[in-house]
Formats: sequence, C-alpha cells, structure tokens
Amino acid sequence: MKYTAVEHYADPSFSDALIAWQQQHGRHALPWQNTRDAYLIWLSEIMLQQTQVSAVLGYYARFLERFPTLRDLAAAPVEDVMAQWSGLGYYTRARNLHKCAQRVVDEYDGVFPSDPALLADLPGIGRSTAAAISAFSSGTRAAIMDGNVKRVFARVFGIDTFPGERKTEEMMWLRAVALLPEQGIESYTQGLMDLGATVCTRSSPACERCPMQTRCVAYATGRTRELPVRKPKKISPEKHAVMLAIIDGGQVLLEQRPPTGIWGGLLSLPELDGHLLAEDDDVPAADDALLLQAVGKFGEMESAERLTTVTHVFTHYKLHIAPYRITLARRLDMVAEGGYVWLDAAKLADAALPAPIKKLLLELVGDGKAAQQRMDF
DNA sequence: CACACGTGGTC
DNA sequence: TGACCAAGTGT
Repeated sequence: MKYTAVEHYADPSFSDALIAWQQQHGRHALPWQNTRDAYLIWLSEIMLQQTQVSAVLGYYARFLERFPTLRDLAAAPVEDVMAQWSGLGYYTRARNLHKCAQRVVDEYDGVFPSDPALLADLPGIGRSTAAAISAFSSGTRAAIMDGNVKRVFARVFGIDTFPGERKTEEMMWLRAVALLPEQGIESYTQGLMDLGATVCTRSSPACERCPMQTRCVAYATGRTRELPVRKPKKISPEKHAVMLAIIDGGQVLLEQRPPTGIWGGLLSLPELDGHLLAEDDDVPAADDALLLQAVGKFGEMESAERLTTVTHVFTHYKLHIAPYRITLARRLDMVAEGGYVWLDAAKLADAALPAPIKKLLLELVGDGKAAQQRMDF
C-alpha cells in the first residue's frame, strides 16, 4: 500500500510531545534564537547547511560584526564576503548569500518575504531552508527536511529505505507536512533539530531521555544502530596538484579561482598546469623546465624549494598538494591581469583562502620550515 | 536521479 | 585511522 495523502500520516500527539520536550529540554540560547529578524535567521540557516553548530558559532559572530545588516552585506564587495566565509566550506553558499542579499534589497526593498515559496526562489534557499526561515521569522507553518529530521523519522517510524531515494524522501516530506502542529511551529521546528542534534544522534543516541521512546520503532526493535539506512559508499578518487608558493618582498602571489568548481571564487596558489612527470607514493613531482616556464610568467626564478606534500581530504576525493616555495630574482609587473594578486603576508589570515592553503601559507611565512629539497637556478 | 561541493569532529 | 557525516542546494 502506497500512501500519498498527507492525512494518513497525521498524528497530533507527535508535535505535542516534541513541543513539550523542546520547551523543557531544547536549546534556547543559540545566537540566532530569540529573534524574529529574518536577516539573522537566514544567515544562520545558510551557515548551518551541512555544517554543525560548533563550527558556525565563531563565523556567525564575525560575519555579523563585518556585515551588521542585510544592506551592509548587499553593498559589500563579494571578495569581502568570501574572505569572511574562508574556512567554512561549500563556498557557493557565500556567493549565493551575497546574491540573495542583493535580490532582497532590489526586489523586496530589503525585507525578506514571509512566503516559503518566495524564499525558496532566492539563491541558496531551498525548500527546507525556506521553511525554517519562514517558521522562525514569521511563524509560518512549513516543514523542514534536514539530516536531523531524516534520522528522527527513520528511527521513530522504522523507515528502512535510504532517505536519499526519491520515494523515501517524498514519503518523509509527506510525513513532515502531516505532523506539523497547528500552534507552536517555532518550538516544533527547533525541537526537530534539537532532538536530532542532542538526543537522536547518529551514533549512541540517548534513547533513555528521548520523548519519542515509547513510539520509536527503532528503539522497540533494537535497530537504532541500523537506521537511518546509510548512503551507499562510493570509491573516491585521488587527485594531485603542484602549487607555487611564490614569495617576494613579504608578499605572496595568489590567483583567483573560477567561480564554479572546488574552492570556487576563492584566492589560492597558482597551480602548475597538468602533467606531473613523476609520481610516486602520493607525491607528485614537478619537472624543472615546467617549473621554470610557469614561474617565468611572474618573474625570474631564483630558487625553488620542494615542500612537504599536503594531503587534503574532501568528502568526494582526496587531494595531494605538492607545494614549491619559489623565490624570485626579479618580479615582473604584469600580474594584475588574469586574476593574480600579490598579497601582504600579514593579510593572509584574513584572506579568502581555502583552509588547507591558508594553513600552509601561514606556516610558511611563519617559520619557513618543512623544506625537503632545494634546487638553484 | 546522480553528482559536485569543504571542513572538522567522532569512533 | 579511515570511514562516516553534519541545520542542503544547484545543476
């Protein structure tokens, strides 16, 4: 039997229990709570996409210090937004955040719409985020569907098909809508997140203090460990890159990355085009002639120093970075083109850099150790 | 539908 | 220690 009617899944006692629990045991003092200001709520929801609260806290405070209002954000250069986002990951969120701010200013006179459908039309805001913003800022009855909800639903209702599967997700959305309370959407929505984040956690959930224990299929059948069904794992590839840390006169040469793709829109180190001529044990090596040619674009190479390989693990692949520290005998001043920029070493910490590159460069300008080989030209 | 997209924490 | 994954969205 396939149920497609929302009414089939209705159960007022679910939201009653969750709301009561949230008010007693939920979180009430997060920085984005206790406000109806859509800007503050929207910012938190975007930062929290695929990102845990603990990782967001510092970024949220610093971001609001730099961009106190929506109009401040909309008027700012996108480079400043990227710099504030540096280290948080999923950088499309930052560019969409900036675009979204400008659209709200242009199309809505700086006031976020309360209709979830209108919110979901804005960049970076999908169905779930739209519902959360609308619920928290306007009290709108709308359903969220995040990792917490999927985990709670999978366990409470004993859903043993993969939540990423279309039919399963559709059914979960149906349930999410059916279970919405008539009153108290704010506590209910927060309660779903709080329950998933603090009680119904992925590993070792605290079932003894769960308000859903008596109705939880997974608890009753001892299957909390198996639910929700895991995502089928894929083999992730390994990639290699040779990067040039060209340091001259207390400045580092950086290159603007294209807006899409990994680290889109960030500054990073210039990379050696393709072709690693030798590759052993995860350690790619650059050909001397190739190195000379690449550096020749920026100046006359004095020395090149092969640094320790940095391996950065992404969700979907592993990247081995072979950095070369380059010193120049003479710097060419043809650099403003092509998105190149010389950045003062002192400004690295606040620059729009990927996390591993920022770490590498800070270590490099800090004490310059980790040299392995040296070649003179 | 499948995949790209970051980083840091957990076990 | 490597696998798994967190307040998802865009293509």
